[in-house]
Order: sequence, then C-alpha cells, then structure tokens
Amino acid sequence: MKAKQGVKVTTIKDVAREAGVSVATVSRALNGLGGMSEETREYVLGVCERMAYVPNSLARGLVMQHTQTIGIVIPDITSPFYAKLMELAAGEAKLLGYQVLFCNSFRNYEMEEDYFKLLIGNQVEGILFFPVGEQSAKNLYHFMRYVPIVALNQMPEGNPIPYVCTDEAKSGEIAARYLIECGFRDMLFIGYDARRMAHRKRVESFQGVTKQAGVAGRIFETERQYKSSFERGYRQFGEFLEQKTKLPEAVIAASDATANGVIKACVERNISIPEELSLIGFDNINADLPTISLTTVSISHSLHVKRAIEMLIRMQSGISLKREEGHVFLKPELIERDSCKIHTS
Amino acid sequence: MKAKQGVKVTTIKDVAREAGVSVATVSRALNGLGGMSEETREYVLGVCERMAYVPNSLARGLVMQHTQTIGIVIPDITSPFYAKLMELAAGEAKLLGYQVLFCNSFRNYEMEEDYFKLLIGNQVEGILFFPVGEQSAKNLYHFMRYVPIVALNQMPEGNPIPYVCTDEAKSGEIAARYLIECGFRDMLFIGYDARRMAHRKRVESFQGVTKQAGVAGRIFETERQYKSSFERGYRQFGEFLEQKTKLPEAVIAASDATANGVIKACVERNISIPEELSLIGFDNINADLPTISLTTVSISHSLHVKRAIEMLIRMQSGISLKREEGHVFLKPELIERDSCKIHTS
DNA sequence: CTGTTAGCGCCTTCAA
DNA sequence: TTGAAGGCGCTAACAG
Repeated sequence: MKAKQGVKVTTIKDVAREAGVSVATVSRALNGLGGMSEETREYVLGVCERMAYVPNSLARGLVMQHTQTIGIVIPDITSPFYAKLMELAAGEAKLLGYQVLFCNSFRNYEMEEDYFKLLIGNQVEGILFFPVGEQSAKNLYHFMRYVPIVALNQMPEGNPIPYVCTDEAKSGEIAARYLIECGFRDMLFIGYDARRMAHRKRVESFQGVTKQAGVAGRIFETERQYKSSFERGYRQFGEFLEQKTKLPEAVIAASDATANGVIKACVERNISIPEELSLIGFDNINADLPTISLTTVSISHSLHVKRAIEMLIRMQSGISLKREEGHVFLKPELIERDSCKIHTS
Repeated sequence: MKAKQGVKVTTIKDVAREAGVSVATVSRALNGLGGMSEETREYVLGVCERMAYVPNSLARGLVMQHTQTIGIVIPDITSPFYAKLMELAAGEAKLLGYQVLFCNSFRNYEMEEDYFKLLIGNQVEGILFFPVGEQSAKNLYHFMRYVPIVALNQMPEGNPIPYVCTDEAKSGEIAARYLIECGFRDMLFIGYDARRMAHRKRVESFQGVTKQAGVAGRIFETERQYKSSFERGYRQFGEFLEQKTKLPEAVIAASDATANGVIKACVERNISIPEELSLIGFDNINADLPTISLTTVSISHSLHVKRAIEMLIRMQSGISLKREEGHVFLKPELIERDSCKIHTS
C-alpha cells in the first residue's frame, strides 16, 4: 500500500540534505522571502529543479491555514450554460491566484450537500454554487459558518446566503417589450417550469407587460416531466401545435435551450423562423449554434462570475456584507440576432 | 488574515475535549475502526454531529499518504464531448470512493503542464487526461515518476504514457463500409484536420476502403483555421458547395460537431438530409440534438472512462503494465439514426 | 477498550 | 544570513 511505485517522493527535507542547507532555507528560497544571499537562493532553487521537487500543497495548506482554493458546485456539467460559467470562473479565479475545485451535483440535493462537506474538508476558502433548486438554501446555509458562500442564482426570501443573479423580472420585461415593438400582438410563452424562480419571474413580467399593452400573452403549460430544457421546448411546442391550429405571431421560450427545442419542432413541420414565427429566448447560451441564430435576453456571463468571485473574496477577508450588498441583481440586455423580425401584415 | 470570519473551525481536539475522551478515540469512532464499545462510539459521533465537526482532509491526507483523489485535465470544458467524459468520470470515480479534481487546460500546453504540477502538489493518486495535442506526450511523460497517468486518446508512437482510446482506423472503416452498403459510390470527407491523429486514421481507412471497393472517396481540405469543429464543418462545406456544382451522395464528417456544421450549411441552402444527401459523423456527441439526428460511429463513452480509471488504479496499486496493456483500443460501433438512407436511383 | 505519542511535509518564530 | 524547533490536524502504533 505504501510501497506505491517503489519510489519515494522528494520532500523539502531531501532537497535540504542534498543542498547541504536547512529546510528553513529551502522554504525561504522557494517562497521568495528576503533575507538571504542571492547565490544561496539560486543554488537551492537549482537543486530543487534538478531533483524535480514538487512542494506538497496539503502540508503547506495545513500550516498556512489557507489553500488558495475555491470550490464551485453546479448541477450539471453537461449543460452548456453551466459549462460556460465554470470555464469563466476557472479563468477568473486563476487570474486572482486561486485554484478551483469543480463538483457536479447531478441535480441532486444530497450530492450537493455532500460536495459542500467535501470542499470544506478540503479547506477551500470559498464556495460558489449554482443551486440545484430552491431547497438548496435550507440545506446549505449552515455551512456559512465555515466558509464564505455565494450563490449564482437568486435564493428564496429570508435566506442568508448571498447571491449574484440576473434581474429576471427585467429579462421578461425586455423580451416582451421588444416583441411588442416589433409589432406582435399575439405572443406565447413556452417551456414554463413553475418550480424555477427565474421562470416565474420571467412569466410574471411577461404577463404584466402584455396585459398593460393590451395584447395577447398566452402561456402553454403541460404537466409532464422532461429530461432537459431542449426536450421540454421540443415536446411542448409539438403538443401545442397539435392542439391549436393557429400559430402565435411570436414565441417567448423559457430559455435558449428551450428555444432550440422549439426550433427543432418548427423545422420538422416546415414552419420557417422568423418568416412565419418570431422566437426569443433567455440566457445567451448556444444561441448562435443551431440552424437559426437566436435573439435572446441575457446578462454578461463573465460579469456574473466576476461579481460573484469578488463578493466571495470580500467575505473571505472578513468584511461582513450588509443585507443589500448580498443581493446583487445584474441588468440583462437584449441581444438581437436572426430569430425575430418586424411584424408586417 | 487569520482572523477570518472571527470563528475558529472545530478540530478533532475540540471534539475530544468536549466529549471528554482522547483524540484517538474520536478518530477511531469517525473512521469506523473496531475495538471500542458501541456506546462510546455513538456518544462521540453525537458530539461530532452537535459541534458540526468536519474533518480536515488535508491533515488526513498528509498522514495517510493517500488522498482518495484523482485529477482529470481536459482541453475544453465547454465542449460537450469533454463535458460528457468528465461527467462519466466523476460518476465512476465516486463509485470507487475517489473524489475528482477537474482542470480545464484551455487547449494550452503550458496550462496543461501547470495543472499537472498543481494536481501532483495536491497529492492526487492518479491523473486522467485528454491531451491538448501530440506535443502533450513529450511535456508530460516525466510526471509519471510521481503518479500514474493515463491518456484518454492515443499518444504518439514510442511514448511511455499509457492510453485508452478508440480504434479510429476501425471507425473510419465502419463508416465507409456502411455508406457503401447503403449503395453510395461518391463520398466526401469534410472537416479533416491533419494535426489530429484521430482524423488521420479515420481518413486513411476511409480512403483504403473506398479505393478497395472502387468507389469515389474524396477529401475536401482548406488551409484556414476555424474556431471550433462546428465552424469548420459549416464553413468548409459551404466553401465546397460554392466551388463544386455537383453534390456528393454522402458526406463523412470528421466528427459529430463537424457534421452539425454541415447540417447548418445544408439547411441554409435547402439541401435536405437524408433525401438529397446522406451524412455520417463520429463520436456520438450531440448527435441527437440538432434538427436532424445523426448517424454516427463511436465507442461507449462510459466504457472508455471506466477502462481508463481501471488502468489508473491498477497502476496505482503498484502493478506495472506490460507495454501492450498500456495501449487499449476500444472497438467503435455504428449507431444508426436518421441522417443516412439507402441510396436509390 | 482507551489514552499517549510520534510523526506526515511544511512554514515561521526565535536564536545564533 | 542561516538553523533549530514547534506546531498545523490527523492517524497509527504502542502502552496501559
């Protein structure tokens, strides 16, 4: 078991012995601490190099009491949305000298909690996470006594976990207003999942705006479960088309993934977008990938992550947040592409 | 700096003091080691629970000399292909009681090497990686003295890093034979990137099979760089269509991502798949996502990862591999979907 | 059945 | 400018 590889790994002691100095000297040379002659430093560093010495970060973390590591847990690494966030987070963290541990909770509350424990056990200095769902808040807030935690999505009212998220009410409003400006008077919301707070807010403001403007703002709902947002869009819009004979003028999809599903349903039926039907989504994810590039409403993902990491670091350095400071709503923007066109007729 | 949060984290000592036992007893209770009365165990565990004690894995790893952690480094977390592999690896590793550190090398040799150092510094017990490119081998093989390493793709001849990969020659052969069986006699290979060993093998056997069967097996190449495989397929097939007037009967795309690009190019020009053009890809990634679900050739991704982790663990437990054992070629299979149909005319 | 003790590899005072 | 020694939190002998 311990004979692993038969080769003993080089430690700072080995280096010290080989170089004929003390471990303290090696340590100082390695960490660029002053107070030693340039020639010993270079000599020691040379020995390290020659012996291919790699410092043991565990031991270092143990004595230093900080690991320069943050943890990120997301529900599904396979989703382009989360993958994008992780990539950006990795880049941003690296810039700030942190390493990142990624965890995939598989959309499972229990695994989410397990991973929090694991990360804390590994002495991360902060955790960034995209909650599995609204119940996450209750499960996880008590971990805040160990380590700063920031959510990348809104948390339920009254929960102490701070967050950085999109102002989803604004998102819904922007999408609805834009379609109305395009001249549409009959719009349909597809892919609504009432369990998601973001969806609820989008729908709510969508309905507010349409009602106020005096135009039709329908919502098509089904009871079923779908294995992905794409599936949801594809199946739900398919069902809608079977039930109703008249197409709406425009569709608001609950997300870009849903919108891509709607596109698939349309292609199969030879409904052309945007000629016969305009379509708008949310999130700006994979919006330029499929056959039709999607007009969408979104915040900047890199800003999202950047603000969250900033907040984490601020908390980590002992600055306690005022309540409002822990609730950051980023303003979304319209990103015009090809799936909507001015209504004429 | 150390005043972090103002709260001192609970350690095993605190628990021991609180419970009125020694640290050894707490440790034994926690790790389920025998030789203690059931009532002390339960009592101690209760105290741990009450104090919300989370063991410090760093300290544990330091003394145990093993961390139950493996590292995985991939070039691009944003690619569905790598995302899929990571997800499967995480699941498989968890099953075996390992945690996983993920790293995103951003398709950059230097970062790839940096992450290897970081992982080794963190005392991972093995590294699984998908090489940035063929140069990776030279950069990384020397890390094998620290820790078992397995590549998820073929390594250049003569390199000591063991690997588990698809038998790509077989892939190309399967695709070509299938199209010939479908009755096609004029086929085009799109998206060839000569820098990729997998592509070279696919093309080679594609040409071998077509030549032997006496049918046309063309390859369309361009000099340009593309920002993604999808782009490559989309742009390259677009260019092809502009230059030539006659469509081939079937297209072999270098990967499914490329194939999806080809689909986009076709949709824009009203070329219907599979009626006017049959299309086949490789990898079985996102093959059922876009408008047309793609016929493709691939190994099982979960098997791929499983075999690689197995190999890692075998190496880790000190068993040295024979040369052939370190070179595993998995047999790909045809996955029939909707993008190919029997040729009639 | 339980406690004492010696490190794991590293950093950091405190002396020299 | 350098070295010796203590300790980070934990586990694993070895005593009792």
